[in-house]
Amino acid sequence: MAIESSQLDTAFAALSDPTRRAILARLTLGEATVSQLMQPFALSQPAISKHLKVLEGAGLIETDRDAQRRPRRLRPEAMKHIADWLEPFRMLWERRFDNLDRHLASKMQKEK
Amino acid sequence: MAIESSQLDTAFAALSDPTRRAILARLTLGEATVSQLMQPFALSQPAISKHLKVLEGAGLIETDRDAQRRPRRLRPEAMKHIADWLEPFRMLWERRFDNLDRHLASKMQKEK
DNA sequence: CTATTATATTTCCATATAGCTATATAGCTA
DNA sequence: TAGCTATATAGCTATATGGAAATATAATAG
Repeated sequence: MAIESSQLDTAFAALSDPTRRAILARLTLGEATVSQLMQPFALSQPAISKHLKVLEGAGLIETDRDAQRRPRRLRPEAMKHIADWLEPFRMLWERRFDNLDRHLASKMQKEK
Repeated sequence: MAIESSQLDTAFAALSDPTRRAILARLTLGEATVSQLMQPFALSQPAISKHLKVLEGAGLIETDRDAQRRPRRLRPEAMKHIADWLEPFRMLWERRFDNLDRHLASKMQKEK
């Protein structure tokens, strides 16, 4: 285990659960309360609250306040942080030429 | 827990570990053997092999074969899959206007 | 003040994961 | 063949995680 758990660790971990990804997708439509976020799932309310806590711990959402409701909203900057980490890999999947080059290079290597 | 563990589940889970992210970063430079991949880490060889298994299970890398060596290489398509999932969120972090709009909208809402 | 609504926290259980050490397997090389 | 190198697998431990049920807290309504 790493000494320090970076923001990326917790963010990626948070995204590894389909319920949490669905919650984030729902929040792209705007703020939503816990009750609203629960609705699509066959999960208990505490389970949803736990997921929300994970998402908030990862910095992916934040909590608002409206009477006894605690609406959540996205923090897109955190998503950007993740996208930024992926950026160096982009050229590897976008450039057909590079893939071809690598293929040919390894072929040549095998043929000594 | 979800019934089916999607490719995204395992991919995000794989990315949640800093050792594995470092391994992927190393692999952007090209194929590397287990011994080479171990080198930067204070981890046992089995620990690295386990990480590689996780990465391969997530479809993020694949294994080649060279005598008794088992060089790993990236599968950038899997990374693209992840980037694709992030895409719908991009406008939320890129467009200042949208953020401003949301801010104003929630302000107006509070003022009934 | 009491009841109701919305959400959070606690406790418990089952499973997953990261790490280690020890051992096994695969492929060379002499 | 024996021995070396590279890697994988097994077995174990400690910790983390997802879920449920029960309970607690917060805020509003009457």
